[in-house]
Amino acid sequence: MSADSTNLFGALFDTPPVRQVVPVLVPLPAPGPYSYAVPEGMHVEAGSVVQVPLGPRQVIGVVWDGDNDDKLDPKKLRPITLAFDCPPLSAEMRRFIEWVAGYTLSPPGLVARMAIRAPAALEPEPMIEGLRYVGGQPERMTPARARVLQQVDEDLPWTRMGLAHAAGVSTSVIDGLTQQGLFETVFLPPPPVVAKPDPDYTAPRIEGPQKEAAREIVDLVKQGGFSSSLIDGVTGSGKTEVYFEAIAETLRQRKQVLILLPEIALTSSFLERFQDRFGAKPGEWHSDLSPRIREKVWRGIVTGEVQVVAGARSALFLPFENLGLIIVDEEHDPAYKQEDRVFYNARDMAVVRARIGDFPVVLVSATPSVESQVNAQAGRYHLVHLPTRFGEAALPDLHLVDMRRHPPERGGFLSPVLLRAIGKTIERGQQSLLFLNRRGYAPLTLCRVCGHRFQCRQCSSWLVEHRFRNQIQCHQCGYSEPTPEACPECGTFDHLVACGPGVERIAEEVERHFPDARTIVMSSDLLGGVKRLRLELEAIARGDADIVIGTQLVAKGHNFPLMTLVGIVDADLGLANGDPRAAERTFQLLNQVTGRAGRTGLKSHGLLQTYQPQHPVMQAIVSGDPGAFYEREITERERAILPPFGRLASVIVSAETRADAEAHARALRAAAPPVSGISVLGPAEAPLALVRGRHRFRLLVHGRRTSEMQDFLKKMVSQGPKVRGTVHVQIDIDPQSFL
DNA sequence: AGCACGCCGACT
DNA sequence: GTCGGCGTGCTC
Repeated sequence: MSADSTNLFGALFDTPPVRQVVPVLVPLPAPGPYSYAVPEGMHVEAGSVVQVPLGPRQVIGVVWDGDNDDKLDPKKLRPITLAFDCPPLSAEMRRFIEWVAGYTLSPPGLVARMAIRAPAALEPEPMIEGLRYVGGQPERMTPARARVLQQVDEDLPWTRMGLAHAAGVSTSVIDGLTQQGLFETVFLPPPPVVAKPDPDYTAPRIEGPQKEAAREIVDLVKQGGFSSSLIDGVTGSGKTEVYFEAIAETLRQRKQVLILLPEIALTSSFLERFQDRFGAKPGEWHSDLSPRIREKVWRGIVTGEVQVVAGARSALFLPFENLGLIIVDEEHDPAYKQEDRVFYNARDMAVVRARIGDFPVVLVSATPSVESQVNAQAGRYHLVHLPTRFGEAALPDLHLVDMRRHPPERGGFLSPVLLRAIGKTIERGQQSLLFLNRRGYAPLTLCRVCGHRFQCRQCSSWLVEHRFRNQIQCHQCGYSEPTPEACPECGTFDHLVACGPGVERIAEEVERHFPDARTIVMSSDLLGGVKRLRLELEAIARGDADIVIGTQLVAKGHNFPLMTLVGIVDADLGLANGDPRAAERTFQLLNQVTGRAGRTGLKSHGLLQTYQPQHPVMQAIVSGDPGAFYEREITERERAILPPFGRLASVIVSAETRADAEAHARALRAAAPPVSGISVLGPAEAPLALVRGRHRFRLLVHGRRTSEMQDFLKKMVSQGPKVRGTVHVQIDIDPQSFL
């Protein structure tokens, strides 16, 4: 029954009107919605976005479905302050929020909050004032007035400023003409944030195997309804062009499209690529959008005016008016995982959203995650394989360098094989990239006399020497101090010894061997920040360097046309760091780095220095076949995350000490839960939490049956053992339970 | 999540 | 004697 009929009823029979009571999800970690009274004359329905009093403040909430808590006296309920003039969240959106809350064991109010994150956008944007020429001539013609009249016609309205600018006059000329009745004021809808993309702006740029792939995906879009696909194709195989065709088809159906990207991939180059194909940029959604733009984009999405959104993971919770397709590009990227407040993996939740909304979802990667690979193999995801690079781009020839057979000289880290290859590349006038995912000079510094190791006083990890800036730094929490000349333990001078390589040390070695080569070190802590970084990248692309030595950041984006040699200094690095995904991550990272070479057709090579040439990851990389990695013998730890064998949940315990985390783990084991294993990972494995100055230890919980696991974890969160700190739960499994 | 209330250390 | 640390509890 609507509010109006209730009131009418009350008026007719002269009884006090029944106060309507509705449940409202408020942004609190409460288990369910709170009840509020609806003031007379206000209309709300399930999904309405409202402002309600909560304690001393006003918050934004969403009117929810279901019954109210009837233990509360309706007379004592506080009234809704305001119903925003924006479309209510759809039933689908509400179902999605409920599902995510249940699955991630998060309070629904906090999940709902992610959907209405642009509070100022909740009121419609004000119309802008325009001037329309109604005809006639001014009392006295002047040159300035003539210029204005030359610009206008009777159909198209102008803004006051815009017209003044176009006519080259000041606004007072316009005001004068308006006063004489030559213009009338009209109200114009605010201009859209982005232009409408046109599916037929340019022809599809697909050829060869891409055509078949695009047809498969487009057919799924045409067919309508839910489907989930995985496009698996090497770097440069044209994955983007293929999914652009699915986007074009969805646009023709007048439905909205969401392209999820890891934040780092949301670059202008992606947006331009999109614009080249569709004639307009997509709407953007990421964390450092200005509030003004954020508002406009949000409103455009809610009204359906913005048809394509390219966004980071948070874009998944935007209340689209008519969403018809989700693309998850770089689906393996760990940035899709939010480990804060609501713990979720946007890639998995995208599949859920598509299932609930009954439309297709397409995951895309050159190095699919283990889960997606398994889902594709099991037939749950439709697999689209793009095996080769197309056009002039050729994949580099990859070889392993067995470091036991080709050891580097004493004190060095580059094998003779790699050094020779660098030399030849320089002779050809081409560039080499040496990749080592380690900043600084050396990962560990110790005193040769007393064995003292430099340790961070805040978080117990080793301090890393940075010779270029003469500092020792903690790479976990950012702590730094000047490099001491004497050992702080025994006072001996000049006896500090560096252990292991960092990029700075490799640079030193390279300069020793190639004193005349132009060498650049690229690392995220480079002095000069983003600006200098961009300049250096451009310089490299121009050919102003012979050897580039870089950490992870050289793996992303950017094309270097002259780069024909990639040397991986330590391919084994990262294979044994305690993370159950170590092998997978290494495979993905090294694939990305070697993919940097050969992008413009020059014959190129990759050399991977390794002590474990027989390792499945190494074999998979050189054979260029991810299958070699995925189909290998699976380790016990990995088995737990593979859907057919079991499930994994990672439980984050924030505790000051390892002892607290271990106490928690003990209590969990004692509770005889439906889990097969619990292990404690130290703060080094949870660097994100450490940055915020708090030691967070992570418990990995392995188990099998989802519902039982869910119940167990739910219980653990609500009445778990008492330890210092908070317990968060992240179910880190694939979302197959609803497929 | 915010925000208030409330109980123990270093200062005007 | 106060200011202020953050531990605990509450919000329809």
